[in-house]
Amino acid sequence: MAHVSLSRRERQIMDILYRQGEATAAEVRAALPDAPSYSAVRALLRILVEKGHLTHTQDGPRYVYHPTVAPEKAQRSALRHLLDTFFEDSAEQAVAALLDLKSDQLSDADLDRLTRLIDQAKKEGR
Amino acid sequence: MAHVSLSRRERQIMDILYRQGEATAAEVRAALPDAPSYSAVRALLRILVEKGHLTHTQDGPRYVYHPTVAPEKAQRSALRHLLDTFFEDSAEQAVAALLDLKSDQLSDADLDRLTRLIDQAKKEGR
DNA sequence: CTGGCACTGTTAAAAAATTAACAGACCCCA
DNA sequence: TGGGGTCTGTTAATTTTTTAACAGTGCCAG
Repeated sequence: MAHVSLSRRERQIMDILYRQGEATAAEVRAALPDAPSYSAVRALLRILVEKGHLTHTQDGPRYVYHPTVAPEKAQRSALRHLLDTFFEDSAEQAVAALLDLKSDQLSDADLDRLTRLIDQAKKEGR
Repeated sequence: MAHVSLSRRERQIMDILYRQGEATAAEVRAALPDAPSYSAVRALLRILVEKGHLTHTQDGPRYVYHPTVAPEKAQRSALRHLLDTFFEDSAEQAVAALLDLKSDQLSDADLDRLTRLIDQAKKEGR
Protein backbone atom coordinates (compact mmCIF):
# COMPACT_ATOMS: atom_id res chain seq x y z
CA MET A 1 0.00 0.00 0.00
CA ALA A 2 1.73 3.04 -1.38
CA HIS A 3 3.41 4.67 1.56
CA VAL A 4 4.44 1.56 3.38
CA SER A 5 6.87 0.49 0.71
CA LEU A 6 8.65 3.77 0.18
CA SER A 7 12.18 4.41 1.34
CA ARG A 8 12.90 7.15 3.83
CA ARG A 9 13.75 9.83 1.29
CA GLU A 10 10.98 8.81 -1.04
CA ARG A 11 8.47 9.22 1.74
CA GLN A 12 9.86 12.60 2.73
CA ILE A 13 9.49 13.77 -0.84
CA MET A 14 5.98 12.43 -1.25
CA ASP A 15 4.97 14.20 1.94
CA ILE A 16 6.29 17.47 0.60
CA LEU A 17 4.39 17.04 -2.62
CA TYR A 18 1.17 16.11 -0.87
CA ARG A 19 1.54 19.19 1.28
CA GLN A 20 2.37 21.56 -1.53
CA GLY A 21 0.41 19.95 -4.32
CA GLU A 22 3.27 20.38 -6.74
CA ALA A 23 6.86 21.50 -6.75
CA THR A 24 10.02 21.76 -8.81
CA ALA A 25 13.17 19.85 -7.93
CA ALA A 26 14.63 22.96 -6.35
CA GLU A 27 11.52 23.51 -4.24
CA VAL A 28 11.51 19.92 -3.10
CA ARG A 29 15.14 20.23 -2.15
CA ALA A 30 14.44 23.39 -0.17
CA ALA A 31 11.74 21.60 1.79
CA LEU A 32 13.72 18.45 2.54
CA PRO A 33 15.16 17.99 6.02
CA ASP A 34 18.96 17.61 5.75
CA ALA A 35 18.72 18.23 2.06
CA PRO A 36 21.30 16.40 -0.04
CA SER A 37 22.66 17.75 -3.32
CA TYR A 38 20.39 18.97 -6.05
CA SER A 39 21.55 16.07 -8.13
CA ALA A 40 20.54 13.56 -5.48
CA VAL A 41 17.10 15.09 -5.22
CA ARG A 42 16.59 14.82 -8.94
CA ALA A 43 17.63 11.19 -8.90
CA LEU A 44 15.00 10.49 -6.27
CA LEU A 45 12.34 12.34 -8.20
CA ARG A 46 13.17 10.32 -11.28
CA ILE A 47 12.79 7.10 -9.33
CA LEU A 48 9.43 8.19 -7.97
CA VAL A 49 8.26 8.96 -11.48
CA GLU A 50 9.47 5.56 -12.66
CA LYS A 51 7.63 3.86 -9.84
CA GLY A 52 4.48 5.70 -10.79
CA HIS A 53 4.09 7.83 -7.69
CA LEU A 54 4.77 11.11 -9.45
CA THR A 55 4.36 12.67 -12.84
CA HIS A 56 5.96 15.79 -14.15
CA THR A 57 4.78 18.49 -16.45
CA GLN A 58 6.99 20.94 -18.23
CA ASP A 59 7.09 24.53 -17.03
CA GLY A 60 9.39 26.39 -19.37
CA PRO A 61 12.83 24.91 -18.88
CA ARG A 62 12.00 22.79 -15.84
CA TYR A 63 9.82 20.01 -14.53
CA VAL A 64 7.03 20.45 -12.07
CA TYR A 65 6.24 17.30 -10.13
CA HIS A 66 2.80 16.16 -8.97
CA PRO A 67 1.55 13.13 -7.06
CA THR A 68 -0.28 10.79 -9.42
CA VAL A 69 -3.04 9.85 -7.01
CA ALA A 70 -5.73 12.43 -6.43
CA PRO A 71 -5.38 14.39 -3.20
CA GLU A 72 -8.70 13.12 -1.82
CA LYS A 73 -7.63 9.59 -2.39
CA ALA A 74 -4.26 10.12 -0.74
CA GLN A 75 -5.97 11.84 2.19
CA ARG A 76 -8.39 9.00 2.65
CA SER A 77 -5.74 6.37 2.73
CA ALA A 78 -3.48 8.35 5.03
CA LEU A 79 -6.40 8.89 7.36
CA ARG A 80 -7.31 5.24 7.26
CA HIS A 81 -3.76 4.33 8.13
CA LEU A 82 -3.66 6.79 11.00
CA LEU A 83 -6.93 5.54 12.44
CA ASP A 84 -5.82 1.97 12.17
CA THR A 85 -2.38 2.56 13.65
CA PHE A 86 -3.10 5.00 16.44
CA PHE A 87 -6.81 5.10 17.20
CA GLU A 88 -8.11 1.54 17.09
CA ASP A 89 -10.08 2.57 14.06
CA SER A 90 -12.26 4.77 16.20
CA ALA A 91 -13.49 8.06 14.76
CA GLU A 92 -14.43 9.17 18.23
CA GLN A 93 -10.96 8.72 19.64
CA ALA A 94 -9.49 10.52 16.68
CA VAL A 95 -11.83 13.49 17.00
CA ALA A 96 -11.13 13.69 20.72
CA ALA A 97 -7.39 13.81 20.03
CA LEU A 98 -7.94 16.35 17.30
CA LEU A 99 -9.92 18.64 19.55
CA ASP A 100 -7.32 18.28 22.23
CA LEU A 101 -4.56 19.13 19.78
CA LYS A 102 -6.28 22.07 18.19
CA SER A 103 -8.72 23.36 20.77
CA ASP A 104 -6.78 26.50 21.54
CA GLN A 105 -6.76 27.42 17.87
CA LEU A 106 -10.45 26.79 17.32
CA SER A 107 -12.97 29.55 17.76
CA ASP A 108 -16.57 28.93 18.82
CA ALA A 109 -17.56 29.52 15.23
CA ASP A 110 -15.15 26.82 14.11
CA LEU A 111 -16.62 24.42 16.61
CA ASP A 112 -20.12 25.26 15.42
CA ARG A 113 -19.05 24.43 11.92
CA LEU A 114 -17.88 21.05 13.14
CA THR A 115 -21.20 20.42 14.79
CA ARG A 116 -22.92 21.25 11.56
CA LEU A 117 -20.75 18.76 9.69
CA ILE A 118 -21.86 16.08 12.06
CA ASP A 119 -25.51 17.01 11.77
CA GLN A 120 -25.20 16.78 8.07
CA ALA A 121 -23.65 13.32 8.32
CA LYS A 122 -26.57 12.32 10.50
CA LYS A 123 -29.06 13.42 7.86
CA GLU A 124 -27.20 11.69 5.08
CA GLY A 125 -27.00 8.46 6.98
CA ARG A 126 -30.52 7.33 6.06
CA MET B 1 11.10 14.12 14.28
CA ALA B 2 10.76 10.44 15.06
CA HIS B 3 9.00 8.93 12.14
CA VAL B 4 10.55 10.96 9.38
CA SER B 5 14.00 9.54 9.95
CA LEU B 6 13.10 5.88 10.13
CA SER B 7 13.92 3.42 7.39
CA ARG B 8 11.18 1.52 5.62
CA ARG B 9 11.31 -1.58 7.81
CA GLU B 10 11.79 0.39 10.98
CA ARG B 11 8.66 2.36 10.24
CA GLN B 12 6.66 -0.75 9.48
CA ILE B 13 7.70 -2.22 12.79
CA MET B 14 6.95 0.91 14.76
CA ASP B 15 3.50 1.03 13.21
CA ILE B 16 2.84 -2.52 14.30
CA LEU B 17 3.91 -1.75 17.82
CA TYR B 18 1.85 1.40 18.01
CA ARG B 19 -1.14 -0.55 16.81
CA GLN B 20 -0.69 -3.49 19.13
CA GLY B 21 0.88 -1.70 22.06
CA GLU B 22 3.44 -4.46 22.50
CA ALA B 23 4.61 -7.59 20.76
CA THR B 24 7.24 -10.28 20.68
CA ALA B 25 9.63 -10.71 17.79
CA ALA B 26 7.52 -13.54 16.42
CA GLU B 27 4.36 -11.43 16.61
CA VAL B 28 6.04 -8.53 14.88
CA ARG B 29 7.21 -10.86 12.17
CA ALA B 30 3.72 -12.25 11.71
CA ALA B 31 2.37 -8.74 11.23
CA LEU B 32 5.04 -7.55 8.80
CA PRO B 33 4.18 -7.31 5.12
CA ASP B 34 6.58 -9.52 3.13
CA ALA B 35 8.07 -10.71 6.35
CA PRO B 36 11.78 -11.56 6.17
CA SER B 37 13.42 -14.19 8.33
CA TYR B 38 12.96 -14.26 12.06
CA SER B 39 16.58 -13.40 12.40
CA ALA B 40 16.20 -10.31 10.26
CA VAL B 41 13.27 -9.12 12.32
CA ARG B 42 15.23 -9.48 15.51
CA ALA B 43 18.11 -7.53 14.07
CA LEU B 44 15.73 -4.68 13.26
CA LEU B 45 14.22 -4.78 16.71
CA ARG B 46 17.65 -4.59 18.23
CA ILE B 47 18.44 -1.52 16.14
CA LEU B 48 15.23 0.18 17.21
CA VAL B 49 16.07 -0.48 20.83
CA GLU B 50 19.55 0.93 20.30
CA LYS B 51 18.11 4.03 18.70
CA GLY B 52 15.80 4.48 21.64
CA HIS B 53 12.49 3.94 19.89
CA LEU B 54 11.73 0.69 21.67
CA THR B 55 12.39 -0.99 24.96
CA HIS B 56 11.95 -4.61 25.83
CA THR B 57 10.86 -6.38 28.94
CA GLN B 58 11.42 -10.00 29.69
CA ASP B 59 8.51 -12.40 29.50
CA GLY B 60 9.84 -15.77 30.50
CA PRO B 61 12.30 -16.79 27.83
CA ARG B 62 11.54 -13.98 25.37
CA TYR B 63 11.46 -10.25 24.95
CA VAL B 64 8.33 -8.20 24.66
CA TYR B 65 8.88 -4.92 22.82
CA HIS B 66 7.17 -1.60 23.55
CA PRO B 67 7.42 1.85 22.04
CA THR B 68 9.28 4.19 24.38
CA VAL B 69 7.10 7.22 23.80
CA ALA B 70 3.70 7.23 25.43
CA PRO B 71 0.82 6.34 23.12
CA GLU B 72 -0.86 9.74 23.56
CA LYS B 73 2.30 11.49 22.60
CA ALA B 74 2.80 9.31 19.53
CA GLN B 75 -0.83 9.86 18.55
CA ARG B 76 -0.52 13.59 18.86
CA SER B 77 2.51 13.83 16.71
CA ALA B 78 1.14 11.46 14.09
CA LEU B 79 -2.04 13.50 13.98
CA ARG B 80 -0.10 16.72 13.71
CA HIS B 81 1.86 15.31 10.84
CA LEU B 82 -1.27 14.12 9.06
CA LEU B 83 -2.98 17.48 9.43
CA ASP B 84 0.05 19.30 8.18
CA THR B 85 0.65 17.01 5.23
CA PHE B 86 -2.85 16.35 3.98
CA PHE B 87 -5.28 18.85 5.47
CA GLU B 88 -3.61 22.23 5.43
CA ASP B 89 -3.60 22.04 9.19
CA SER B 90 -7.37 22.36 9.22
CA ALA B 91 -9.33 20.43 11.82
CA GLU B 92 -12.47 21.05 9.85
CA GLN B 93 -11.14 19.45 6.68
CA ALA B 94 -9.90 16.51 8.66
CA VAL B 95 -13.20 15.93 10.40
CA ALA B 96 -15.03 16.20 7.09
CA ALA B 97 -12.77 13.54 5.59
CA LEU B 98 -13.19 11.42 8.66
CA LEU B 99 -16.95 11.54 8.51
CA ASP B 100 -16.83 10.75 4.85
CA LEU B 101 -14.58 7.79 5.44
CA LYS B 102 -16.49 6.38 8.39
CA SER B 103 -20.03 7.60 7.97
CA ASP B 104 -21.46 4.25 7.02
CA GLN B 105 -20.00 2.71 10.13
CA LEU B 106 -21.22 5.42 12.49
CA SER B 107 -24.57 5.13 14.20
CA ASP B 108 -26.63 8.13 15.19
CA ALA B 109 -25.54 7.50 18.75
CA ASP B 110 -21.91 7.66 17.66
CA LEU B 111 -22.55 10.94 15.93
CA ASP B 112 -24.27 12.31 19.01
CA ARG B 113 -21.23 11.40 21.01
CA LEU B 114 -19.11 13.39 18.60
CA THR B 115 -21.37 16.37 18.98
CA ARG B 116 -21.01 16.12 22.71
CA LEU B 117 -17.23 16.09 22.41
CA ILE B 118 -17.41 19.33 20.52
CA ASP B 119 -19.78 20.92 22.98
CA GLN B 120 -17.40 20.04 25.70
CA ALA B 121 -14.52 21.63 23.83
CA LYS B 122 -16.61 24.73 23.50
CA LYS B 123 -17.16 24.93 27.25
CA GLU B 124 -13.52 24.35 28.03
CA GLY B 125 -12.40 27.03 25.65
CA ARG B 126 -13.02 29.87 28.07
C1' DC C 1 29.57 35.11 -30.85
C1' DT C 2 30.47 33.03 -26.21
C1' DG C 3 30.59 32.29 -21.33
C1' DG C 4 27.66 31.40 -17.61
C1' DC C 5 23.42 29.89 -15.71
C1' DA C 6 19.69 26.77 -15.05
C1' DC C 7 18.09 22.91 -16.25
C1' DT C 8 17.92 17.48 -17.44
C1' DG C 9 20.02 12.65 -18.20
C1' DT C 10 23.14 9.04 -17.03
C1' DT C 11 26.42 6.63 -14.47
C1' DA C 12 29.06 5.10 -10.70
C1' DA C 13 30.67 5.31 -5.88
C1' DA C 14 29.54 5.35 -0.96
C1' DA C 15 26.58 4.54 2.78
C1' DA C 16 22.76 2.46 4.90
C1' DA C 17 19.37 -0.98 5.29
C1' DT C 18 18.07 -5.57 5.00
C1' DT C 19 18.77 -10.10 5.27
C1' DA C 20 20.49 -14.68 6.52
C1' DA C 21 23.77 -17.72 8.81
C1' DC C 22 25.65 -19.51 12.66
C1' DA C 23 26.73 -20.03 17.70
C1' DG C 24 25.35 -20.30 22.44
C1' DA C 25 21.94 -20.62 26.44
C1' DC C 26 17.97 -22.58 28.49
C1' DC C 27 14.32 -25.70 29.28
C1' DC C 28 11.39 -29.51 28.88
C1' DC C 29 10.27 -34.21 28.47
C1' DA C 30 10.63 -38.93 26.33
C1' DT D 1 20.44 -37.62 30.00
C1' DG D 2 20.49 -35.76 25.88
C1' DG D 3 17.94 -34.25 21.65
C1' DG D 4 14.79 -30.92 19.91
C1' DG D 5 12.50 -26.67 20.36
C1' DT D 6 12.61 -21.76 21.38
C1' DC D 7 14.85 -18.13 22.39
C1' DT D 8 18.94 -14.35 22.12
C1' DG D 9 23.63 -12.45 20.41
C1' DT D 10 26.90 -11.55 16.85
C1' DT D 11 28.72 -11.32 12.47
C1' DA D 12 28.98 -11.01 7.61
C1' DA D 13 27.02 -10.92 2.93
C1' DT D 14 23.67 -8.94 -0.14
C1' DT D 15 20.65 -5.56 -1.72
C1' DT D 16 18.77 -1.12 -1.74
C1' DT D 17 19.13 3.58 -0.95
C1' DT D 18 21.38 7.67 -1.17
C1' DT D 19 24.55 10.54 -2.92
C1' DA D 20 27.63 13.05 -6.00
C1' DA D 21 30.05 13.63 -10.38
C1' DC D 22 30.00 14.59 -14.96
C1' DA D 23 28.12 15.36 -19.69
C1' DG D 24 24.76 17.54 -22.67
C1' DT D 25 21.18 21.14 -23.95
C1' DG D 26 19.04 25.62 -24.39
C1' DC D 27 18.96 30.31 -23.43
C1' DC D 28 20.18 34.86 -22.44
C1' DA D 29 23.23 38.92 -21.42
C1' DG D 30 27.41 41.27 -22.48
